[in-house]
Amino acid sequence: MLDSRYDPKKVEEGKYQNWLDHHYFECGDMSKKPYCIVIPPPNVTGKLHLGHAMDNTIQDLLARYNRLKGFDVLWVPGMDHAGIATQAKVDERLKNQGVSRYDLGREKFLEKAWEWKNEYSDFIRSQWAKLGNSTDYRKERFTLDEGLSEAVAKVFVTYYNEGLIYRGKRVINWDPQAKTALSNIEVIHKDVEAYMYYIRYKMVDSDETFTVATTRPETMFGDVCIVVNPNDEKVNHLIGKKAINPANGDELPIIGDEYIEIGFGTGIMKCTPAHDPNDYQIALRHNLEMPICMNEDGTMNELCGEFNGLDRFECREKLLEKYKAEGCLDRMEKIVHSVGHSERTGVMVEPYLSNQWFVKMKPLAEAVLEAQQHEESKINFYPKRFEKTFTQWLENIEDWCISRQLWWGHRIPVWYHNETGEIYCDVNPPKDVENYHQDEDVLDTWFSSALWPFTTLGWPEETEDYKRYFPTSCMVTGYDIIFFWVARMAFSARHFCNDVPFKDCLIHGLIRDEKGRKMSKSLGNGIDPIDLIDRYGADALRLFLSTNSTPGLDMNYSTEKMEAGWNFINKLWNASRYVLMNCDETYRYKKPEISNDIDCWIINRLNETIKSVTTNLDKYELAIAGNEIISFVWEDFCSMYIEFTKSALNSDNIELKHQTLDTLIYVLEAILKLLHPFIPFVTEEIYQNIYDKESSIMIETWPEINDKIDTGKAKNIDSIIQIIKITREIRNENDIKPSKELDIIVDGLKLDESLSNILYRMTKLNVIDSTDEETIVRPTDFGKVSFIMNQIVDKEAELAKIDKELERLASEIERGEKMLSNDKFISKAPPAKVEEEKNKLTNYRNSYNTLLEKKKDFE
RNA sequence: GGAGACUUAGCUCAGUUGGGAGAGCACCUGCCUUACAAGCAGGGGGUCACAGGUUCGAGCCCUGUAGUCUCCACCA
Repeated sequence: MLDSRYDPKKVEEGKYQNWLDHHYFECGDMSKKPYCIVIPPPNVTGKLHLGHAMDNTIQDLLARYNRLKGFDVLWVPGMDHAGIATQAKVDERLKNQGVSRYDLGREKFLEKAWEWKNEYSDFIRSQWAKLGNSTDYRKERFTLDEGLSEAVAKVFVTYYNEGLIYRGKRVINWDPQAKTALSNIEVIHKDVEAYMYYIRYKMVDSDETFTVATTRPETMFGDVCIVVNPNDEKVNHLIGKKAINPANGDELPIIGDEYIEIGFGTGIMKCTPAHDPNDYQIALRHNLEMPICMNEDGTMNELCGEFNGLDRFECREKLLEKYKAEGCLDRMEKIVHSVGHSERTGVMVEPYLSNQWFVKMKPLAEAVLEAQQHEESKINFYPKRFEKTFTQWLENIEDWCISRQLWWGHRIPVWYHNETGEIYCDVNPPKDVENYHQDEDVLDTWFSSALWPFTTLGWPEETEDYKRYFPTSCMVTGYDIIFFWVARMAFSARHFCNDVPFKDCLIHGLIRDEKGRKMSKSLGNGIDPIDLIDRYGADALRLFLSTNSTPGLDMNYSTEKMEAGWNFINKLWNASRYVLMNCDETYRYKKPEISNDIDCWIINRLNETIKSVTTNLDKYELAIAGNEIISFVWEDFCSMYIEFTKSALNSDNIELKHQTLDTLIYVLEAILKLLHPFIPFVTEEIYQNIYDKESSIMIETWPEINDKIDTGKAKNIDSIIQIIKITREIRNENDIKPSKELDIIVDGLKLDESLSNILYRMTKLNVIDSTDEETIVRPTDFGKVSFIMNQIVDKEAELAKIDKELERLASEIERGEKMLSNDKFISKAPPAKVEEEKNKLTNYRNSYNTLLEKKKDFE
């Protein structure tokens, strides 16, 4: 017997281990069709947050749904080494212990990083278990695993040999804290308040001066020239002359380049090739020097004279003081401008000239764009609009900087000859490795993540898993990493597997706090999913996460909705309790023979629900599907059907009782299966209470439609429900106690004994054939019901009610008549719609006449 | 500058091929009815941001306006 109150802790305890023990999450039934999802690997930087919980809930829901539908489901778990992010965490931990990574050296540092990884991966696995993730742990992968690392090297070497990877000097985004390059999308632009400094330059051989604006005066030690537009009449006379750099007294040639926009600012720009990507392009065109004036950690270098060794921002202040003193700071202006910050360390990114490895993106992107044009070779995005986000980025793509000056990651498989400097690029080191040294850098984390859907399945080996499960069925991820990840998986799979990495891509939004703000550490508004599980249970959390959002839109966390989720599960729990407490020892479940009206009705409603839930789940409309089941359970099954069954279960008719129990269990079981993908723990618990502890809903099959029912009988119950609702309304309006019996006459509906019993049971109604008493009347779809008036007090109120209703019906009739007398409506609207309107009009007219007649009676 | 999303009940949000606006919470009334009082029954409450247009018919399609937000690209 179940307790009267649903207790998630009790329900969930031991379930996950039991599923693992029975190998229910494991794939490999070759008699079934494959279905595969690969998890977006969480970073091993910390614990999972609510966003992961949502992402994982959706995937688990799809996995469990497809398992019930008879697919051989493989959901691959795994984690990401998360280069910069993890290295930063380990650095921080070391710093707290008073050690720097340079003290340790590369080898020792990596040991520490692996320790960190093992610690957090254990934690993450425990979170997966709490959420109920049905992943196949035999297949778990980590991006730095041996196999995956080999695949990464192979990919690098292949690109290199194909000329798709090159090494070059470029102005890249430099993170001075992590001391590494970043790719464009790892830079977050934020509006910050700053000053625009207008600095006065003197000419070398005249007294003429001009001003140049800059936000970063400290980079002036790297200036090589002054640039103006040769077509700018105002300033082009300067071309060929020289000016003095106020920072260091160097003579700067003034050159012409059409990059300078005429009329913008002073029309004169300083050129710092090593510290600005646009300046770098100008320097390339004019074959200029590219001096670097900063160190890797953001301090100034020996080019900066007295400022050597100062931090870049300190240098800026000091330099400005100097300018003020010398009178060459013309003015400064407060501005708000957008400045790049490192996604991981948060520090201001410095555009910085350095030697890096790049992937040539154009050909790779074009292959994806081409494939995306054909139905059979495209990725289907849900919702569709994200396909545009994806393709537009690929259309405007720039080369991808893949080298990172870190230790934690896949080391670049390139060796340089100690003497000749000759490059050796291969999966394995050169034979005479003692004559070479390996590139110090590692690859961008996303370089390995880009291969995730196929390397996890064993690629580049032609493994059984790869052959069977690739391309995968569906990728579930947030819109925030379409560029980082989805696009990169797409071109990697296209290039190396000549296929899509996944057929469908389901994009969800982000989860925000109750006020709609992004959850972040600085705001301290993050919510730990484990806290929620402890308070409400994993099922309530999953239900909340899966039924409260529209695909692709953000969702706010809501305590109210968490509670509503718990309430629903408690409702389901108690409905099950009702069913189970009525099963005594004499009862043996068998598939029900549906013959009576109420059973036909509930099965009919169940059929409709199964149909709708299935189509919506197939379209990834999880919220619609979930709410459909919830409303079926609450409204139809609990509020109506269970109440209907009470008279049968309380009767002495054993056969009727057993028949009703059969139907109750049949419907409950279907409900449990429909809900299992959403709330796996509690559905398993109830299922095992119906059958036995050794059974499992996980190896059940998705409910099917029962077409052996009499829909005419189901319709009778719709009529009964109408009478019940009308009666309740009348009772409430006239303040008649539910326990007080009422006599009614029902026209237009044949009521046999069992239907009359239901009416009595539900509303204490005695059905009589006729009366001489005065009555009040309510029209219905099938005819009318008349209540014996002397039991009901307020005649005046009733008359007012009738008048109000007549008025409403009159306007409905007017609307219907207007519509149906419109020739265009008749000719253009679908015939079914016209028919529907005709029926409605007839009904309204009947109701109107019924009430009008009644009103005359009263008067 | 480019792209996209959002604006519906007091609050948070659903509303998928255009055919009479829904849920949860809150509010009001009445109920301990033998599964559930974290429950049951009933009720009030919306010119679907605004203005046009297409259509027999628009919350839904088109155009524009206003406000909110996100992403991308950024000129010293």
